[in-house]
Amino acid sequence: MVSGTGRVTLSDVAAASGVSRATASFVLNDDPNQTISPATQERVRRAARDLGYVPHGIARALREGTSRIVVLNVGSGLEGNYSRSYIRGLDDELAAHDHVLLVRHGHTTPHSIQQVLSAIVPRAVLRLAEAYLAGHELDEGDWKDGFAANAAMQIRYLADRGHTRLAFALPDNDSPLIEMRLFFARETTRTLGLLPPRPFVVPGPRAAGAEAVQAFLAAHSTVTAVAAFDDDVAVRILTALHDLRLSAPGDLAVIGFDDTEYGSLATPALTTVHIDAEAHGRLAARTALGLDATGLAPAPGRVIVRDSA
Amino acid sequence: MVSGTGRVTLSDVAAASGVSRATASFVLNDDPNQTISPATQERVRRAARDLGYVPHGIARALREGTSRIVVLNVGSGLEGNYSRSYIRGLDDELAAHDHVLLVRHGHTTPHSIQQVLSAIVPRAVLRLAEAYLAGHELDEGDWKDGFAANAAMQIRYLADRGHTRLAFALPDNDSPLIEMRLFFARETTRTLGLLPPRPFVVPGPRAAGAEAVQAFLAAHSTVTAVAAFDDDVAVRILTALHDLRLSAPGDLAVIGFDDTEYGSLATPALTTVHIDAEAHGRLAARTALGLDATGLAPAPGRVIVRDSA
DNA sequence: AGGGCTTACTAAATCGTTCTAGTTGCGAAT
DNA sequence: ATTCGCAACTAGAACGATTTAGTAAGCCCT
Repeated sequence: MVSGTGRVTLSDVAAASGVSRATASFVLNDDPNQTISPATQERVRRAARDLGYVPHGIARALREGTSRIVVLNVGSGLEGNYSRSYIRGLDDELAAHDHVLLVRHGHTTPHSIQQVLSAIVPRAVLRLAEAYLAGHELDEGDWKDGFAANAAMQIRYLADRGHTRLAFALPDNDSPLIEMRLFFARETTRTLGLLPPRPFVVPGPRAAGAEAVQAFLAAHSTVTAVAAFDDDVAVRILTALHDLRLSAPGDLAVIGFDDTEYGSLATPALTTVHIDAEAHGRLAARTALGLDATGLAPAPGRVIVRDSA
Repeated sequence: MVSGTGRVTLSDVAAASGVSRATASFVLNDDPNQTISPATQERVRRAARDLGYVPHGIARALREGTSRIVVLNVGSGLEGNYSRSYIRGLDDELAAHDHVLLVRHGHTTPHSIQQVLSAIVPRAVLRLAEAYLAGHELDEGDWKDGFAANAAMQIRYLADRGHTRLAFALPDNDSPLIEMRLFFARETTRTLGLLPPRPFVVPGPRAAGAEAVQAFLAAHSTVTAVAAFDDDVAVRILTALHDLRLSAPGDLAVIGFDDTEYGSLATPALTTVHIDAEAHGRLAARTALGLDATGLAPAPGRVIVRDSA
């Protein structure tokens, strides 16, 4: 039954069920333009199952001009609950449409990205958290609004607690999201009638972080609360405050973004915004495949109230 | 010059340089079994460059029976310096041999892994940190020894500080590495003439973690130091100690494994073992491609001494 | 002068699918 | 009794590379 190599091909299935390759293909792909008698369909499907036929993705891709693979380029930030749930949603939704997600990690020399593309001719290439930056198709989509709402939630929480002079803490890398977070933060303070938050950078190394926080507080003594770019940055601030013998929220209220385990383990435990990005991932999958993307409501984020703000 | 679709194919190159497809292929692949005149070689290469020819990986893969892609399956643990440097090394080395690394994230239903394989027919499929578990080819290789040495380093550090009753803290998931870490830990205590370390699990949620640590300390009051499976677990312990109003290293010395940023930000700052896994990644790449892997000495790990042990 | 060797190439098969353009046979309408 | 339409199939051409099995010409050797 099986040709030499061990792989069961469509020809094997066709031969085993006494039909041509074409017919076998039509049956197995449910081609709506063909009429195949139920009896034949049954025979083909049986043979496929019995022989353990699994279609050769490469051959299919060559014929179709594109593979059923979607590549997700992640720059650096893969930690955090957001990316994880985003990837889970993306992966699931793609799987539901017979596609597969592969993740490409950042060391993205232009040459090597070229390599990847030519190597697998993916159906789509996504970049984590960039769809809403460039994606004008999503202008009125739920995603951006959803993300904006989550970003606003962070600022609003601080405002609700009576803080009026805010800071916005940034990481020392250049995530493509920084611009957007800042924009939404300013937007939110504006609607609330507050001054725009003062941005400042918190570097990674512990001593440098403490120094930056100290310098910032010295220069802006009226600031009483800080919204962080993410939990990572927030934890740095918490550590800095500890090292400066200051306390949160007393001396400075701190709220993170994108719930991570480390935030929950920090002292004081970090108040943060939890975003379930699974729907975002699903949405991205649908639009990448050119499918209808309606009816996918991103779950609303929520503030996880702990001790730091 | 370019055929309708926009893609430049080998036929285009061949036509442009007045040779057959076969010749063009021989030239561009430096086929050692063929003799092509320098003049022709030059013409072909020129044409390829001018037209911007880039080989169609899918077509090539179909013909060759396997694509130039290596898939790395990562279960869950992608945080941490180890995985990052491992991936960097793997990626670089593969790139040096015209291959490409793609990472597959865990939601690995048996069906979806099947999908991936058939979709791209990768040259190899690796599993993060599993090569040394199954990999008998590496029995005497540098990798396992290197990893063993690093694991031993962690225990030895505690012993050098005079601790004789040790614990070994595990995460509440089932990483394939757990067995190995435990094995090496026991191995090391044996050579040092100490009792084997007592394993215990530290769950993720803060309250549960504190409870687990408290219960463990109550049950084993002679234990003075704990080696953690990784920095993650170590940070949980540090938090637990804080919540129990105990201190490290006074009440319990804590040492982590695989230097992460959060360890450095914990209070007290976490003492840990830093492993540069780049060479491990390179080695994995070489063996996956069936290449000579000699001369790749894994960099020795080192203990990052901070405040927790 | 014929066989053998080397150089410099080419025609065509091949990988496993998908899909277009037919081909058959049969019942119904003209 | 043609013609038409429809159901149920099939032959074979793509897709874009690699590679096997040649071919043709030139040179050397006996």
